[in-house]
Amino acid sequence: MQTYKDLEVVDNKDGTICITNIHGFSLDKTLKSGQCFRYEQNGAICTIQSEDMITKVIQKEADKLLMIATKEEAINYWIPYLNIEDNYDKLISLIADNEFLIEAERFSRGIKIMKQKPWEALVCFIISQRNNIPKITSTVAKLCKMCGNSFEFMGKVYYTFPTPQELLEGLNKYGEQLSLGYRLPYLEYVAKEVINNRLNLEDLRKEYNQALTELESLYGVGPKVANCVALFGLGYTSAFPVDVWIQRVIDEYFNGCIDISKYGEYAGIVQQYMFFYGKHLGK
DNA sequence: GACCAGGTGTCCG
DNA sequence: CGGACACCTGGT
Repeated sequence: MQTYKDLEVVDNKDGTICITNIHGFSLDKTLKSGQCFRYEQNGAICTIQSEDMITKVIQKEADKLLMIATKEEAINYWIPYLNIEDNYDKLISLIADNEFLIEAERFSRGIKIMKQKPWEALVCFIISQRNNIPKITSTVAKLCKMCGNSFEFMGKVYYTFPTPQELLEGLNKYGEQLSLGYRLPYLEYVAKEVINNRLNLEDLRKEYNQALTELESLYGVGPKVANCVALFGLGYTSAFPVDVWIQRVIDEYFNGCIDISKYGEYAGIVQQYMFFYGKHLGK
């Protein structure tokens, strides 16, 4: 995977950071592509949270972002988180023989696969099963409010994402009130696995197939969620989560089966484009 | 009230 | 190993 290396980050000395020389990144599309659940958009202003971090970002122009953060936070946290520098140009030649993917790429261009924290991705995608995006978003927000810690940012109260310990305590304390349904015991299980040191998500960064096997061995984690955690939380861009939308696209435009091996480390990006475009067509 | 939404565990052949 | 089925919850 290539990256753009000419990003410029300037401290405006007023609490904001200006990021220029951005290539092929759309903040709006990236956030709306269904890979993350802790953001809100108010006009052009996007408030984004991850762990105990928060920022507000505006895309001023195609190649320019304005961000509320320190320069250190922008460089070491938010730019990698949004994965602004990844370059998917090489993908174009890999999909050149497929009309649907050409269209999907045209429509989705600007989406980057974000680099979320694996713990947060695991919890969010366990919650995602058989839920739609608004429901996932509200459930995750509720989980943070009930189990995380409150803090103030620009005159408003926000909540951190719960650590495994905090999550477990919150689940025991609030139980059904979190409206997690049958996913509650799944979350309880993974929280305990991390707390007991039987599961170390950072150790799963070594090898994709091993990571997948480990993740799928968790109670409540099947192939879909495991692939989402691998793709969005562990940086395995060859992961290919198949959900109902992707399956619909495969059935309708690929005669029911797709060979993803030729996409290699771009398979995850192909998947994201198929999802984003497929949902657009489905509506 | 039925049906569905970014699945998974369990049971059965 | 593949297919059927139940499952919490909130919205239409």
